[in-house]
Amino acid sequence: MRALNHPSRKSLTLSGVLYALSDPVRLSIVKSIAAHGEQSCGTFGLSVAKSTASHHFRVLRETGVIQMRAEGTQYINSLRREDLDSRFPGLLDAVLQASNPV
Amino acid sequence: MRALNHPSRKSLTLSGVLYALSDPVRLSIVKSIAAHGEQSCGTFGLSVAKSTASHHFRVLRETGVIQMRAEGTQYINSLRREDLDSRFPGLLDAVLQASNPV
DNA sequence: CCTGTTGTTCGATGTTATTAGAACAACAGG
DNA sequence: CCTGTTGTTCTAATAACATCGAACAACAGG
Repeated sequence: MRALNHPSRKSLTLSGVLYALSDPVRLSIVKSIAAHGEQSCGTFGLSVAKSTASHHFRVLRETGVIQMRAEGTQYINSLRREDLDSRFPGLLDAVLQASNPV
Repeated sequence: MRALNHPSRKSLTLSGVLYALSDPVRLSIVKSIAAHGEQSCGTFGLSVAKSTASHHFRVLRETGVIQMRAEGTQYINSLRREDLDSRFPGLLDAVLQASNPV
């Protein structure tokens, strides 16, 4: 439970990010963080099992969309805005603007 | 070979478009059209079988990313720029800018 | 310690994607 | 007509994904 692999900014791929964002559950996670700021995994009200949610958080983390840090018994999730904007300027904003409000 | 289903502008979905663009083969098709204008299917130099290429063109068409029209024995592919820009402003440009040059 | 909270990992399952070969369809040009 | 070009459709095999339940791990607080 300790090893959180975050890819470096350089190793982010466009295909990977697009793939991560193409899932509705993951997109809703990203939208929620963008709207409400960083949150722990349990606060998203996802209608999937814990293990499924964990899988989606992992995909978002391993593709470089989000960052997770441990805090007590929970994990705080935040967007990697600077990294995403640096590698793919305008992409995150376009996706957030295109998606319906949370 | 005659029925080409193109979704209406309204029925384009963000998840669908992101999914379509998340595949490297399909992304290369989109990049090529964006760079060189409309092209027939055979001009992309794709390193996949004909049937595989046809599959990818279909995904791009059915998610609303490209438009295909018959012309003689071949199909001419073009981007649905206006529709994409209307529904997801800035998204296509961000994707094209983020990807490496063709 | 013991218990509850939080989230991960493992194993399994069902669905969807990707890929390719073979056969087919539409058309153009001798 | 016959042939070659272009691309689709069908069928099938492999790979990848999403999903869940159960078990586990880390931690906080009695």
